[in-house]
Amino acid sequence: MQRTSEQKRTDIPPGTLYLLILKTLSAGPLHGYGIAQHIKRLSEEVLRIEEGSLYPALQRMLVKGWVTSEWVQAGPKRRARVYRLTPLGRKQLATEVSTFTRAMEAIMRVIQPA
Amino acid sequence: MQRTSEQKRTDIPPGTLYLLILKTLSAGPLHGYGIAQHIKRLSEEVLRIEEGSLYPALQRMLVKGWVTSEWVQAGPKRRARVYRLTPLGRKQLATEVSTFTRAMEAIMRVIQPA
DNA sequence: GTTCTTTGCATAGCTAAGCTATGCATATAT
DNA sequence: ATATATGCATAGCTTAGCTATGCAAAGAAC
Repeated sequence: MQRTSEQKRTDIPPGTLYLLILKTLSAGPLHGYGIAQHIKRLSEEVLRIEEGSLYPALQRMLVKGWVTSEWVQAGPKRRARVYRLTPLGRKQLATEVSTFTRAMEAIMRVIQPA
Repeated sequence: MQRTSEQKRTDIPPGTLYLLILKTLSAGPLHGYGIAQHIKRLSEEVLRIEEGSLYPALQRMLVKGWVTSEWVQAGPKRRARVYRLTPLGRKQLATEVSTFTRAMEAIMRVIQPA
């Protein structure tokens, strides 16, 4: 499947996926699909998380203890896996926000010298 | 060698290395060591490029045609490899700046919803 | 004058992480 | 009926940054 790019699109910048997911979950528990939709909507369609990125990332986050998950019914015959931020995940979010901000400011100093 | 982190330090965010190097070279030709110093200085010591990241990246940039290089004398018995931006590299810089800016704005919308 | 730090280049091997492609299944709209 | 949206998941690929290591000249410190 070629990246058609008939429309300009930005995949998520490497290293920011955890940050985006953690921030999304900080507003309340959500399932995978909902997380992707939320990020797409808030970013005004700029950031699109591929499923092949999202689900493995959520697995890793479970292992790291940043989130927990439980299956819920999403219809008579549908299940959805809802993820919930743990206290450790909330701490991680704070760290990632601060690291991200610091790094972005540094990059701006390089690419836009005063 | 452990990352001692007695002092907070931010390694470069993945995906931004080309951008940083291209921007640095846009001010004029420079050798590898000088590129790293320039980025460290402008970022106020926040961004530190490891040699194991820098030199391979420069090799890839040569292959991509974004830079050319030539050996110069840097002392009676010293050589330094100076890199120079090509027109293609300049185009790439513009692309990377715009992609980066667009993505960062999108991320800010997610992590700081209005 | 020897040792430490800085300047300078480079590679091998590891690992993290995102992507493409694929598969499965239900629900809704056309 | 069939296409689109909702929903989860994995295998395999590739990129790219990092650690560790090696070499070597120049300057500073003692």
